[in-house]
Amino acid sequence: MINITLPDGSVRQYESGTTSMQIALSISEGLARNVLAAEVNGEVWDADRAIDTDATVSLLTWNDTKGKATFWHSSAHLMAEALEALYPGTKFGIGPAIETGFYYDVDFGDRDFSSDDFKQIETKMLELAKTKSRYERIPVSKAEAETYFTEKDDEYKLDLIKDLEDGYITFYKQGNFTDLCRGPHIPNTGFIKAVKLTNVAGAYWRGDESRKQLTRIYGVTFPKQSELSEYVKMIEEAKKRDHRKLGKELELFTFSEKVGMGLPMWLPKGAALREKLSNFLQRAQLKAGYEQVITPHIGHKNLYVTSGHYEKYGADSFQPIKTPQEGEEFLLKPMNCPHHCELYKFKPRSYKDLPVRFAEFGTVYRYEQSGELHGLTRVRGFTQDDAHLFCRPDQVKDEFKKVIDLVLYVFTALGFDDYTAQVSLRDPENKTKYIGSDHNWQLAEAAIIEAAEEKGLKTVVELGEAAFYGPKLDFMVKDALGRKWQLGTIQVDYNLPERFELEYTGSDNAKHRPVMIHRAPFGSLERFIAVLIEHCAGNFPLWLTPEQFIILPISEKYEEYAKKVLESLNNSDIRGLIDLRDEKIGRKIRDAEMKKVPYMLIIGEKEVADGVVSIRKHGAGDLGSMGVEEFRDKLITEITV
RNA sequence: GCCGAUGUAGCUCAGCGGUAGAGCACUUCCUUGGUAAGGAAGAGGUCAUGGGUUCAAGUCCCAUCAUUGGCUCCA
Repeated sequence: MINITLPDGSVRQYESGTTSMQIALSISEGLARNVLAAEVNGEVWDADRAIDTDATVSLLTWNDTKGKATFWHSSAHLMAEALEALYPGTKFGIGPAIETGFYYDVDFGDRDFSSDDFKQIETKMLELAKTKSRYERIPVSKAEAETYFTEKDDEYKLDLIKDLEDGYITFYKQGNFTDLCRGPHIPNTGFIKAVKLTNVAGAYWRGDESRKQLTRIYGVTFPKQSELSEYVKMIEEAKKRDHRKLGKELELFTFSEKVGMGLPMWLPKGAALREKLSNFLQRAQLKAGYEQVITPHIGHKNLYVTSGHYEKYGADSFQPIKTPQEGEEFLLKPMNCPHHCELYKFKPRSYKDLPVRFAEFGTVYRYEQSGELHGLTRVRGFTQDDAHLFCRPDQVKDEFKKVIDLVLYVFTALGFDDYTAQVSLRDPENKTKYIGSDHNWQLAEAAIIEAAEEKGLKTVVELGEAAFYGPKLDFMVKDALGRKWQLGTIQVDYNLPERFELEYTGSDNAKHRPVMIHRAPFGSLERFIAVLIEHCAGNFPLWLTPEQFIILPISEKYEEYAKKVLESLNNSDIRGLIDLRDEKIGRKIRDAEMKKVPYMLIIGEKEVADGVVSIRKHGAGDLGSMGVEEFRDKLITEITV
């Protein structure tokens, strides 16, 4: 007999060789019907794999992330089976589960493939799913594995096998399809009830540009048809909220081929929104002891040679511009920190002056590969809400915690309440990628980890994700549709102060080196606004909306009164317009609704007579009438929360 | 940068070998209308750019540019 510990802490006894499925059955039949796999001593196993020692077991269903991953990975095998049945001779690379769904990299040889073929594959997959074929785990020797795929002439699988250790290799077979696979898998294909292939793309074998490009087919599957419908609805909603579409419709920003790709231009309404956003942060920063600075858009090449960025990124950047006479080289600034270091050096600093906090909405330019540009989220020119904090080593952790507070304040004010913090550390295997001493790295990494811990942040640690000059803490927010975005960042840097030979005089009257913290709560205004647009579907918080109200006179007879109302409402905090077009009120309301204007003020005979305005709220309808003063107070209260 | 898709009026799109289409927006006129589209008329395009095939090219082929889905990259 063996002891099985379940997630609730209870221990049950089973015969050795019991499977997770049998354990599930012993609990309830309903549970057994939904079990996809099981986590056995921290490792995900097939539900029908025999357990022969004491173990901690948690049964995985569709509601567990790991259950979903198993489901999708098994779906990748099902797709492969369909592909092999439909297109004999297809060779297979890898087919993992991803955050939503799965993909399989395949080599069709000379065959053309496009999304037009999806329908056929989906149909075949569903047909194969109905056979309820078991996913059978078959341990094989390395030699057997090689023989099988040599016969199949699949060089990709052979390439994978090469790196595997004999004795730990398994095949999985369902129906007529056998694949090299570590597993685990769901019990049988019958669990897969709904299938949708989403897109095709090229992907290099093992992500290596010098190797052959395979066709990557993405798909997603569900245990219920209704879940697929929900998923499709979610995709449609995401399309509706796409910031590129809304940016155009709401006249926020635009791009021009003539100006250059990846260089966003802000239209009046977008500029107004952006202005409000930066003023908001600037106020918060002034309160937190930051000082605003301004630096030029270009910097001498030597500045970046000193900072180390030239060596690291020089070749992949916009190339230097030269002065015509002397041939001096200047670079468009790709970041603000070197400029700020020079500002720090303006005068000798005492330990009493620290921390010094320089903030700047600095526009920077980076050469991004053309294929990488995307709306406002990936551009070649953008404005960072940048600041650099120069502090004593003993202040680092405290400063770091203050920055965390500021970032969270910003997120909360803008309605992002679901976030996690990612601690990005050095890749311990590959230290040559980074600059700076081991000692400093250890100090910095410890400071970040402790600060995050003391602030009680929900964190994940990622090795190898650090910047080349220091570790960082990145904030990932989840938007209204549950999509994850990386926004704010805080980075500790012991390197630049070294390179720029920054100093302060300590209480011991000796020279010391300050530590630098880079931080940007928004990251970049462009990216942040893009995420904000999608998060709120273009319905911005009232205080950010470029046009907070619009006055809609019922006919031109009330134009004069409407103008008077506008005059008494417009001030530096509230802005609105009048719709004076020769249109009926229904039309004016419709257009204002489409433009997502928060408040519509309707003015007709009644309102003029009573000296009031009739209020209609976007998305909510008629609110009745009120005096102009009353409405103004209401707006002001609402924007100053 | 690499692979695939796309590029027709300000916007959304139809047309896919035989002399350019729709809806919305725009202009003018009529209408002065009470909570999500009042009516009529008009104007607007070297069909991304450059080559080629053809009696004839938005329509087929090639190249370039841009957009886009991925890959790789991201100070």
